[in-house]
Amino acid sequence: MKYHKIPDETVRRLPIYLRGLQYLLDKSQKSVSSVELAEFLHVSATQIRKDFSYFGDFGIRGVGYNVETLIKQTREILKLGGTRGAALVGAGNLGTALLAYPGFGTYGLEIVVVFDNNSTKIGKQIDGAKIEDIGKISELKKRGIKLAIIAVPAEAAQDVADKLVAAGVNGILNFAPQFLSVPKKVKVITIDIAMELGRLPYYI
Amino acid sequence: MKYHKIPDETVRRLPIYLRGLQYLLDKSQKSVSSVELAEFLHVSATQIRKDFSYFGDFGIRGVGYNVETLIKQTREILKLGGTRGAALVGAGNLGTALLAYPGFGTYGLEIVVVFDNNSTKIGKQIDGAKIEDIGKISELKKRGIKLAIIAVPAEAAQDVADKLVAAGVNGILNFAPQFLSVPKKVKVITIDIAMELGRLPYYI
DNA sequence: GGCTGTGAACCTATTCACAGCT
DNA sequence: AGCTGTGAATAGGTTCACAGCC
Repeated sequence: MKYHKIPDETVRRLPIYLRGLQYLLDKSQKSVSSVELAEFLHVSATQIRKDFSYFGDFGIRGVGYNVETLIKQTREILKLGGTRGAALVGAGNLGTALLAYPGFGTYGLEIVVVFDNNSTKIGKQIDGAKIEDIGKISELKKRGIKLAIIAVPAEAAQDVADKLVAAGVNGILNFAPQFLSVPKKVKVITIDIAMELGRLPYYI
Repeated sequence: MKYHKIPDETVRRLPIYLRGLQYLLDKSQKSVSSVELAEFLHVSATQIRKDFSYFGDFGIRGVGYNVETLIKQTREILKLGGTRGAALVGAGNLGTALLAYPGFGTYGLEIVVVFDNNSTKIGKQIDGAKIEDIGKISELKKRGIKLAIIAVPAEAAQDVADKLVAAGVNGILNFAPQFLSVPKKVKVITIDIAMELGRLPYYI
């Protein structure tokens, strides 16, 4: 293995690999070849080998990859060790659905606090989390919370993002249909449902 | 304008452009240059010009693009004319949140029927839509519904997809963390929240 | 023999640089 | 003069083909 700049696309695929590997582990499968994993996940075997080769020589020639080890290594690459607390901003329909979403746990994320600006919601419990006033976002710094999920309307999203950044948050999962301006050190991943939807008719 | 194969990435960006243009129209702005639109949407001006140039000569040299006309042309490219009925499968947390999501209307989609397999939910109304038994998916053919949104657990997703395809659906927006095998003529767009989440820690 | 790891070739998409139109 | 439209150059990513190791 030599030094290579790691393609963004590779990082995007790692969680897919991880899911497939986890499934194999749950089936008690010890070892897997790139071809087998490829068929399962509908990507190419070469792609899988190249992707992992950017990070090290994880496989054994003539044999394949050890499932358990590869999971560990992939999780390490993705920095998924341990559970991280995250803040959810916006306790509307989407926010509430996200609170119940089981996928967060799998990737080591736990929503530990919810913020909303609607005074009738503040103080209430939903799914075990207490809704706090959006003005208290600044307290995230004290609590050491570095990740946040934005599930507020587009108009409010930039303002919320600014507050989160000021409170020391450095990773944001944004569900608002809005580009967020943030400092370079902060990573934003936007999931824009309407936008994905908008290109569906084109293909059919 | 000459013939060019249209990059997938271009199609992916068109809804972004559309959103920006719609915003400008709402502000009663008549004309926009590629540079102005680019700053606004945080993409490059060259990119915007090249993207639109695949479809025709929409701009006026020395002037820019007419906002209203460009919206019309973009919507036409994306085949967003008129409203299409869509079926939602899964009336859980996510499904319920999607029912209330305002973005669908913008892109000409209207959820006209909801399916679930939970007998306690069947027959109930949520957000103006009646929940029907998942066994009735086959009736979509009669009703001419061609688009569907899958918001069920991963284990059930492939089965639901098969049923939808059998009922003549040719476009699926899939929220289940699962690759769906469908015939080539059917377009699937998957939005996998956990997967996006899984690569966030890597970048921070 | 079988499967990984990887340089080289290929393909796709973005950016540059400027010709062409208003 | 100003801004679009586009061939050419560049960058980014995937696939091929095979050497290297178990």
